[in-house]
Amino acid sequence: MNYWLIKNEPDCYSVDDLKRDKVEMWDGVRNYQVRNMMRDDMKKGDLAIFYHSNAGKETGAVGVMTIAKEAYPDPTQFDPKSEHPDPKSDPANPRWLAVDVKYKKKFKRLVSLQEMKEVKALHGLRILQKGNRLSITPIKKPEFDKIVALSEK
DNA sequence: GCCAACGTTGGC
DNA sequence: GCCAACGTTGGC
Repeated sequence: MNYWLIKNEPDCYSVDDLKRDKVEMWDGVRNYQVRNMMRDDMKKGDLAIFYHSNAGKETGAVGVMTIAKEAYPDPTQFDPKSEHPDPKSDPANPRWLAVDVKYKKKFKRLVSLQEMKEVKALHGLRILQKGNRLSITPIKKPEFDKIVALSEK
Protein backbone atom coordinates (compact mmCIF):
# COMPACT_ATOMS: atom_id res chain seq x y z
CA MET A 1 0.00 0.00 0.00
CA ASN A 2 1.51 3.28 -1.14
CA TYR A 3 0.56 6.87 -0.46
CA TRP A 4 0.81 9.76 -2.90
CA LEU A 5 0.37 13.45 -3.28
CA ILE A 6 -1.12 14.40 -6.63
CA LYS A 7 -1.27 18.02 -7.62
CA ASN A 8 -3.23 19.82 -10.22
CA GLU A 9 -4.26 23.35 -11.00
CA PRO A 10 -7.87 23.72 -9.86
CA ASP A 11 -8.57 25.94 -12.87
CA CYS A 12 -7.82 22.86 -14.94
CA TYR A 13 -9.40 20.14 -12.79
CA SER A 14 -10.34 20.57 -9.15
CA VAL A 15 -11.40 18.34 -6.28
CA ASP A 16 -14.96 19.54 -6.90
CA ASP A 17 -14.73 18.30 -10.47
CA LEU A 18 -13.59 14.90 -9.22
CA LYS A 19 -16.39 14.84 -6.66
CA ARG A 20 -18.84 15.38 -9.51
CA ASP A 21 -17.21 12.85 -11.87
CA LYS A 22 -16.47 10.17 -9.21
CA VAL A 23 -13.80 8.53 -11.40
CA GLU A 24 -11.45 10.28 -13.77
CA MET A 25 -8.66 9.29 -16.11
CA TRP A 26 -5.52 11.03 -14.88
CA ASP A 27 -3.86 11.76 -18.19
CA GLY A 28 -1.44 14.29 -19.59
CA VAL A 29 1.58 13.24 -17.53
CA ARG A 30 4.62 14.06 -19.67
CA ASN A 31 7.43 13.65 -17.18
CA TYR A 32 9.52 10.49 -17.12
CA GLN A 33 10.04 10.38 -13.36
CA VAL A 34 6.32 10.62 -12.79
CA ARG A 35 5.59 8.07 -15.49
CA ASN A 36 8.00 5.60 -13.93
CA MET A 37 6.38 5.94 -10.53
CA MET A 38 2.96 5.42 -12.07
CA ARG A 39 4.20 2.35 -13.92
CA ASP A 40 6.23 0.76 -11.15
CA ASP A 41 4.74 1.79 -7.83
CA MET A 42 1.13 2.87 -8.21
CA LYS A 43 -1.21 0.12 -7.20
CA LYS A 44 -4.97 -0.15 -7.23
CA GLY A 45 -6.28 0.94 -3.85
CA ASP A 46 -3.39 3.29 -3.08
CA LEU A 47 -4.48 6.52 -1.40
CA ALA A 48 -3.56 9.97 -2.62
CA ILE A 49 -3.87 13.50 -1.33
CA PHE A 50 -5.40 15.86 -3.90
CA TYR A 51 -3.41 19.09 -3.94
CA HIS A 52 -4.35 22.34 -5.66
CA SER A 53 -1.34 24.13 -7.12
CA ASN A 54 -1.07 27.63 -8.49
CA ALA A 55 -4.26 28.63 -6.72
CA GLY A 56 -3.33 31.71 -4.71
CA LYS A 57 -4.80 31.52 -1.22
CA GLU A 58 -6.45 28.22 -2.13
CA THR A 59 -3.12 26.47 -2.72
CA GLY A 60 -2.88 23.31 -0.62
CA ALA A 61 -4.33 19.89 0.15
CA VAL A 62 -8.04 19.62 -0.51
CA GLY A 63 -9.06 15.98 -0.42
CA VAL A 64 -8.37 12.29 -0.84
CA MET A 65 -8.65 9.97 -3.80
CA THR A 66 -7.85 6.34 -4.48
CA ILE A 67 -6.12 4.74 -7.43
CA ALA A 68 -8.92 2.92 -9.24
CA LYS A 69 -6.99 1.56 -12.20
CA GLU A 70 -3.27 0.96 -12.57
CA ALA A 71 -1.14 2.45 -15.34
CA TYR A 72 -2.28 2.02 -18.93
CA PRO A 73 -1.37 3.87 -22.15
CA ASP A 74 -2.50 7.48 -22.09
CA PRO A 75 -4.74 7.87 -25.16
CA THR A 76 -4.23 11.64 -25.29
CA GLN A 77 -0.65 11.23 -26.49
CA PHE A 78 -1.99 10.02 -29.84
CA ASP A 79 -4.72 12.63 -30.12
CA PRO A 80 -3.51 15.67 -32.08
CA LYS A 81 -6.38 17.67 -30.62
CA SER A 82 -5.41 16.93 -27.02
CA GLU A 83 -3.43 19.36 -24.94
CA HIS A 84 -0.24 17.28 -24.98
CA PRO A 85 0.00 15.13 -28.09
CA ASP A 86 3.33 13.37 -28.57
CA PRO A 87 3.95 12.57 -32.24
CA LYS A 88 7.13 10.71 -31.32
CA SER A 89 5.32 8.17 -29.18
CA ASP A 90 4.94 4.80 -30.90
CA PRO A 91 1.44 3.30 -30.53
CA ALA A 92 3.04 -0.15 -30.40
CA ASN A 93 5.16 0.99 -27.47
CA PRO A 94 3.40 3.96 -25.88
CA ARG A 95 5.61 6.41 -24.10
CA TRP A 96 3.07 7.89 -21.67
CA LEU A 97 0.75 6.35 -19.15
CA ALA A 98 -2.42 7.29 -17.34
CA VAL A 99 -4.16 5.92 -14.25
CA ASP A 100 -7.76 6.20 -13.10
CA VAL A 101 -8.44 7.98 -9.84
CA LYS A 102 -11.58 7.74 -7.77
CA TYR A 103 -13.05 10.38 -5.51
CA LYS A 104 -12.91 9.52 -1.82
CA LYS A 105 -13.49 12.73 0.04
CA LYS A 106 -13.16 16.46 0.03
CA PHE A 107 -11.58 17.93 3.14
CA LYS A 108 -13.81 19.95 5.45
CA ARG A 109 -11.24 22.67 5.13
CA LEU A 110 -8.17 23.51 3.08
CA VAL A 111 -4.81 22.46 4.50
CA SER A 112 -2.83 25.29 2.96
CA LEU A 113 0.70 25.09 1.67
CA GLN A 114 1.73 27.62 4.29
CA GLU A 115 0.23 25.49 7.05
CA MET A 116 2.00 22.37 5.81
CA LYS A 117 5.30 24.24 5.82
CA GLU A 118 4.82 25.02 9.50
CA VAL A 119 4.27 21.39 10.51
CA LYS A 120 7.48 19.59 11.39
CA ALA A 121 6.07 16.16 10.60
CA LEU A 122 5.58 17.25 7.01
CA HIS A 123 9.00 18.74 6.35
CA GLY A 124 10.00 15.69 4.31
CA LEU A 125 7.35 16.34 1.68
CA ARG A 126 8.90 16.89 -1.71
CA ILE A 127 6.13 19.31 -2.53
CA LEU A 128 7.57 21.68 0.07
CA GLN A 129 11.06 21.62 -1.38
CA LYS A 130 12.13 24.47 -3.56
CA GLY A 131 11.93 23.78 -7.24
CA ASN A 132 9.93 20.60 -6.95
CA ARG A 133 7.94 20.17 -10.11
CA LEU A 134 6.74 16.59 -10.04
CA SER A 135 2.98 16.41 -10.34
CA ILE A 136 2.89 13.13 -8.44
CA THR A 137 5.14 12.43 -5.45
CA PRO A 138 5.23 9.52 -3.03
CA ILE A 139 4.56 10.34 0.61
CA LYS A 140 4.74 8.27 3.78
CA LYS A 141 1.76 6.99 5.72
CA PRO A 142 2.44 9.25 8.74
CA GLU A 143 2.54 12.23 6.38
CA PHE A 144 -0.70 11.18 4.75
CA ASP A 145 -2.33 10.68 8.14
CA LYS A 146 -1.05 14.03 9.37
CA ILE A 147 -2.51 15.94 6.46
CA VAL A 148 -5.88 14.20 6.92
CA ALA A 149 -5.76 14.97 10.65
CA LEU A 150 -5.03 18.64 9.97
CA SER A 151 -8.02 18.82 7.64
CA GLU A 152 -10.28 17.67 10.47
CA LYS A 153 -9.02 20.17 13.01
C1' DG B 1 2.81 39.01 -14.07
C1' DC B 2 7.43 38.00 -12.37
C1' DC B 3 11.05 34.95 -11.83
C1' DA B 4 13.66 30.90 -10.05
C1' DA B 5 14.09 26.14 -10.82
C1' DC B 6 14.09 22.47 -13.57
C1' DG B 7 13.40 19.25 -17.76
C1' DT B 8 13.90 18.85 -22.61
C1' DT B 9 15.73 19.84 -27.05
C1' DG B 10 18.97 20.18 -30.57
C1' DG B 11 23.30 21.97 -32.61
C1' DC B 12 27.91 20.95 -32.47
C1' DG C 1 27.98 13.72 -24.82
C1' DC C 2 28.06 18.63 -23.70
C1' DC C 3 25.55 22.67 -22.88
C1' DA C 4 22.97 26.85 -24.28
C1' DA C 5 18.43 27.95 -25.36
C1' DC C 6 13.93 27.32 -24.60
C1' DG C 7 9.48 26.00 -22.44
C1' DT C 8 6.96 24.94 -18.31
C1' DT C 9 5.85 24.99 -13.51
C1' DG C 10 4.33 27.09 -9.50
C1' DG C 11 4.94 30.16 -5.46
C1' DC C 12 4.69 34.76 -4.60
